[in-house]
Amino acid sequence: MARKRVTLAQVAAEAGVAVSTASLVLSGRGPSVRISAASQQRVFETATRMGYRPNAVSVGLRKGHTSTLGFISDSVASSRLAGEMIKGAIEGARDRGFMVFVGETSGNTTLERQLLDAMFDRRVDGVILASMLTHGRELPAELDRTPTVLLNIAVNGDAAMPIVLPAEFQAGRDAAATLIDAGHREIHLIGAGPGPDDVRTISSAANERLAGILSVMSEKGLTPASGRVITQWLPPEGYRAVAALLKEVTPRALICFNDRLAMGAYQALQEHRIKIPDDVSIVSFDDASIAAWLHPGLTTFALPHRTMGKRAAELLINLVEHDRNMPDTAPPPGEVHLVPMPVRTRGSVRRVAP
Amino acid sequence: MARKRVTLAQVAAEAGVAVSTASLVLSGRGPSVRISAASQQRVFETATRMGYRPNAVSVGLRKGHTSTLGFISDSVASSRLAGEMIKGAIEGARDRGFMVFVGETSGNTTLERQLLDAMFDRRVDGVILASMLTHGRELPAELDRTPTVLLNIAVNGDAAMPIVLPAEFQAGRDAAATLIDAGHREIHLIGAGPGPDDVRTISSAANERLAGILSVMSEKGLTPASGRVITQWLPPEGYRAVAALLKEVTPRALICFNDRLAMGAYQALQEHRIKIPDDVSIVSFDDASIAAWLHPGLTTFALPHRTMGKRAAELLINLVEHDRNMPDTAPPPGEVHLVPMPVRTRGSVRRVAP
DNA sequence: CTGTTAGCGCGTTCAA
DNA sequence: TTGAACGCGCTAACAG
Repeated sequence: MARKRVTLAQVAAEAGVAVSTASLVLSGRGPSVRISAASQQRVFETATRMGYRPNAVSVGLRKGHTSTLGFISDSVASSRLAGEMIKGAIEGARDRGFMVFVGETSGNTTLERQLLDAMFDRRVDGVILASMLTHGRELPAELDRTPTVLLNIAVNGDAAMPIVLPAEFQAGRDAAATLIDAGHREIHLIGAGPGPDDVRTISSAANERLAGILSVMSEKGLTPASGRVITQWLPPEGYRAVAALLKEVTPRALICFNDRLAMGAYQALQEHRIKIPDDVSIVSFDDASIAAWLHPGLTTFALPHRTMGKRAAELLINLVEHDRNMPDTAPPPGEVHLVPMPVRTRGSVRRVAP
Repeated sequence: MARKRVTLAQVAAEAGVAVSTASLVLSGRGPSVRISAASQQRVFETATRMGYRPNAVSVGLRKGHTSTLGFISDSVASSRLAGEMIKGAIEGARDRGFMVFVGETSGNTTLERQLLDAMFDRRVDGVILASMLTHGRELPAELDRTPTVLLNIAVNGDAAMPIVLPAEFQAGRDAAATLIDAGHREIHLIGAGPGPDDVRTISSAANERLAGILSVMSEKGLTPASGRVITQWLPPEGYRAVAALLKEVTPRALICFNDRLAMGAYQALQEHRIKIPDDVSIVSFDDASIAAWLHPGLTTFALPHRTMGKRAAELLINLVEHDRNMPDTAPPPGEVHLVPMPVRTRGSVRRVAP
């Protein structure tokens, strides 16, 4: 039960000083209030000898803040991603001395309210609201009065708080550029396209990836050789789309809109004895675990979930410390922070003569 | 900032009673101390009208417990699994009114100490220690004095605390039985075997799965047709092992020791134009995400991470409440709780004539 | 330079 | 039946 924690009063008594003196010394403000070196020494020594650690609950009550963050995600399925965001957030928080409460709503609004209540009851200093779906949503009203960061959530209209999102548009550009730089000019799209409005999904990822791809291509005077709109981005759909494509042409370059589609593409290609990357180059998005397991490894642009989580924690703590230091000043306005999607270069792209 | 929380004192003042009265009423002990119905009514009404919620920090300071748990995992890679355990734990905790601090050590012992300190500073009522590796380890000493549950950690020798593990042995039995019940008698093992000591991995999963498989087979008077010891359970290794096997025989039934090996097996089989499940049946373990994506879907025995996490939280809260209610009594002894690994029946097994 | 005092918000005696 | 007073452990005024 660990009831045996020593209190500041015990340390003070043992060191023969008043509690306030001990408090001053241990909070590092000893020198600035010019406490005698002897006292300081004595307090420090007995504190470490007795294994003193301040009771954070008491400090929280006294100071009104707890060095604690709340993390709420609606993660339904794709849990690996949520896990990475959480870990990133925890890591970022820990680097600045914060702990984090984690909660999950499964998309249930009632549950979300309850979680927020439970967190506010425990006086968290701020909240990270994370989603796996990225599309717009309404925000609970209490959050207006609390430091908040949105993680992987695109809101409709302006938000008053920082938002962290993956740089999908830029990743689309990078994906297309990778293929073009390798000499490819006929690029087939699996998942969306070929036109800018050929998208059938609520996720903004599809739109932005497509827009990025098209922007680079048009800069080079290119348009997609073909495109397949797919609603469910899963291996069987990728398989079917590529199998259908193969009845018309033998592609040399594919952009799959995510790794699961790419997995299906691999299957279709392998059945046709088409070699990756010798016969066809493939790039994709997400860096799901299969991307590394496929043969050859899939070159893909990674969703930087961990980095995003970490960034969110950092932004939130900045906010918290801002209005801890200057409670009157308005907090800095909410900006959108785009986290780059780094390429994972594996073996699925080969340079060709143009 | 949310500084606008109403306090018990404010509610009492507004209702025209003393704080202690309000406290009594709101903690549900009004009737038992026979507070006038009028007062009760008034307190309740103003409390809800003002949106009163008790300050959990203050309650924690006063009562010495915080309805808060700590969850520490060493999760290095396989983060999906860790994520599921965490979610299970959070869910189990929430069902009983607890929140949970999550921490991650990356296997770093110093970090583990720091996290435990940070959690104890915040006066968590108990700790779940989770690992992704399942093999034995030393435990930090403080945990002796704190309610603790071990999650997916096998300790050497007896532990004084509850331990939650997947029922690997039983899953091994179930896997073999699945194939045998479908009429198979020649079963090839990919990952370990054929002998009981043919295991080359630190994880106890391999040992127990193998032991389970062998126990069922020997009950039926069978032994494995072959076995391949593999250190790294990844698709390329599975591919190689099955490719090698195919040079010797054409197998009718395979047990892969995890889904990634099975994925490699699929690749090798497909290259040889061997149909699953018509020509060969496959069962596996883990229920990784690829198991559902493979063609045909892979029948596999799922690691019940979410359930395990939930169970751990429940056991921990039992412990916490035990010594909250009877602080003198010794806590119940630590037992090992085996959580069944449920089968996910997909399309990779076909019945054959014996 | 150091000690005394007063709460932070709440639960719990103990009197009235 | 209710209210006043105390203390959980700590920090921040204010004296001394």
